[in-house]
Amino acid sequence: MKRPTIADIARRAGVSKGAVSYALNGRPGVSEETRARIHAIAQEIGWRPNLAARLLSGAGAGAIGLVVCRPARFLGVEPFFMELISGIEGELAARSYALMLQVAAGHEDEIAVYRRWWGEGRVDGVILVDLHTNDPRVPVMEKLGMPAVVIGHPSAAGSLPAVWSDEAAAMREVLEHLAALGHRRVARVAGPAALAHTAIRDAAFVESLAALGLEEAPAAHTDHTGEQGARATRRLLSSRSRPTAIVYDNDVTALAGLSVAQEMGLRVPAGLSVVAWDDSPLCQVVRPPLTTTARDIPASGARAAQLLLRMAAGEQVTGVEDAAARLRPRGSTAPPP
Amino acid sequence: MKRPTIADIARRAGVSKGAVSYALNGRPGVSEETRARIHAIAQEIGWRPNLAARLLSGAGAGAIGLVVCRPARFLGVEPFFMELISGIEGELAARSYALMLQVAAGHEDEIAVYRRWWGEGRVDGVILVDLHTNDPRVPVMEKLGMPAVVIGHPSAAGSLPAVWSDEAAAMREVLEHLAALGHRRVARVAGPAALAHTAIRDAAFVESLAALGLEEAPAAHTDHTGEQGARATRRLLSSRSRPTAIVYDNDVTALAGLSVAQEMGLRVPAGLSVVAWDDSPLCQVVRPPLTTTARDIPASGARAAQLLLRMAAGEQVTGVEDAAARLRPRGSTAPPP
DNA sequence: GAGTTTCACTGAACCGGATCAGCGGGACCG
DNA sequence: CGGTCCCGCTGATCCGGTTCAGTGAAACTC
Repeated sequence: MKRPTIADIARRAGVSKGAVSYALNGRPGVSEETRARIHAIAQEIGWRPNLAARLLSGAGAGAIGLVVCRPARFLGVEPFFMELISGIEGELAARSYALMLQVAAGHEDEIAVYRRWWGEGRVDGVILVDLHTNDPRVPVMEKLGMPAVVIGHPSAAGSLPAVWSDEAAAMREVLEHLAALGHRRVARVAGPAALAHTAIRDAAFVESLAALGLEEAPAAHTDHTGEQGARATRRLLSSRSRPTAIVYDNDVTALAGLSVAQEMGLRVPAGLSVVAWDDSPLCQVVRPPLTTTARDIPASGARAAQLLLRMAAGEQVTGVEDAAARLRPRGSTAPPP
Repeated sequence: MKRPTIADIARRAGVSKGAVSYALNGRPGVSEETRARIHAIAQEIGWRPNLAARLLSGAGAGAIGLVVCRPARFLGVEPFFMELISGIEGELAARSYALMLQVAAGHEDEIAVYRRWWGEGRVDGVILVDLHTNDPRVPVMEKLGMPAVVIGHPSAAGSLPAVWSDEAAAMREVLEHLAALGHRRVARVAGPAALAHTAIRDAAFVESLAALGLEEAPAAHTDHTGEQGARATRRLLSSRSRPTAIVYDNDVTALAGLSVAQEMGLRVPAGLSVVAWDDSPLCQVVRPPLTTTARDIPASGARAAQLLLRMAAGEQVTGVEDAAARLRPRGSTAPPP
């Protein structure tokens, strides 16, 4: 029942613990013959290195952490995280690294989790997501000297390496698409204003409107939930200067907006064009299928994990820019009425 | 930069390592005065117990594991996991336990992960989800002696404790609702036939149809994705004996089905009633909002985590039955045309 | 053939806590 | 006033790996 240790292997093989350690770690100092014998015995008795012992002797934790800081209720609908996680996992699994996941209620809790993980030696580093402008997590990571990679624009990442894509370019592409269709009055239903990427898209939206000669329009900020997406859409569509197209910041709000429009008797895309953000199967499942921007989220996750592992290994790393999201035109955009 | 150890505290306090250990763990053997002094020093220099050292001295890993075995692409849309995870987390966070997450490609990979985790002492136990009938994971857990809790019906859980809800009752309630509305021809778009809960719902579906005097109908099995949901729906709606209501096994297939129906010119609920399974924000966002069964998934996760922790502590535990899912009637069900 | 190098391996220290036997000293008892 | 008990603490050992200095023997060198 007790788990076998290298001492058991050493006894069986008639050698010392040290020799077993060398043999199993592929280091020089043992003959090929002995090495093979030790490997055979290890295999036979089902030996696995005890993580704690290895850790104690200075090895890394063999795990990285991800803290998700959103209300649970909303988490579920957001495909982003699961896609990100599956991308991260792909990179980790190959090296037998593990992923620690924790859901936190706010930035303070999140920081407390990092401190604990780091203090206990439970993780070798963490991936930060959903950065705010002036995010308090960044200086904490820098001060702790804890390896961390940011998924998001470098402008919010301080000295931490970032994995990002050009959101401004994607926004420009969306508006060019709408302008080409003939839209002049385009509205935007955005995510939380505090998020760094919301601010970036806000700016790009305003800038691109101007560049394309479209009417000025403010962004309506939401918490990314269907309810607020619906409410914002209702307000926009009831206003005097009703937009002919709305650009949403995620798929859930876009879906909610689509429903509201249809409920108000507006046909999509004939009466209103809708653009979602970050393609997900949801966008293809509804009628009409939603025009969205699409990018490879798992790839970003994989890249971030890769950087983090190199960083944890002591390497000096710099951020990388992923391909920008591309517009994926579907049935929800058409010329204005 | 180096993390402080109890030896550092001992030196500062002018006592031995042993005394510090006693003091910090609230065990007798030190005076209250010394204890307070040691605590103050620990606080001051930011000491945290090193996980590895504690582990090596026989303590638990302070973590539990969850392996998710579904294709990544689909994972994202399924709110189930994130809800489950947030429930588990709630229970863990209070005790400073951590959650290890891994995405696996199949049962063999999944079992390999369990073996590794257990062999390395990385987790104190695991939660199993998506049980198949005759699931290979169950005997492995039993043989390893690894604490494990199943989320699903006990009939598939072998000797492992299960957290389950009465799916048959929920199915009955759904069909009673449809029968009461006047439906006689009800179809079912199910999940993968290999899943234990699919089989249970299949049986309950057939049984309840008979009990209510509705027409016999087979279940169309899918892989839970929108595509297959759409295809199954299209086939059903094109058949000679077109059903007046369809019961889906999850929200994504229901959503896809809804779109297909609308595309084929069928009004929902006037021309076709649609029932989804496991309520999620998605169901409320679309038009019409979907009638679904709803249950408290985070609560199940929390309960499973609770059981697992007790089990890992050596307690003998038995499974618990959660409240059955309740029907939540919304706009997608109405009397048949 | 003596000296040097290389090889294969041993023994012990080490990581950071937990735990236990033991010890000095004060309090209490008879 | 001597004996016993308990409190508060020390010092050592243990957990299971890693690592390093050292060792004995064989191989090589001149």
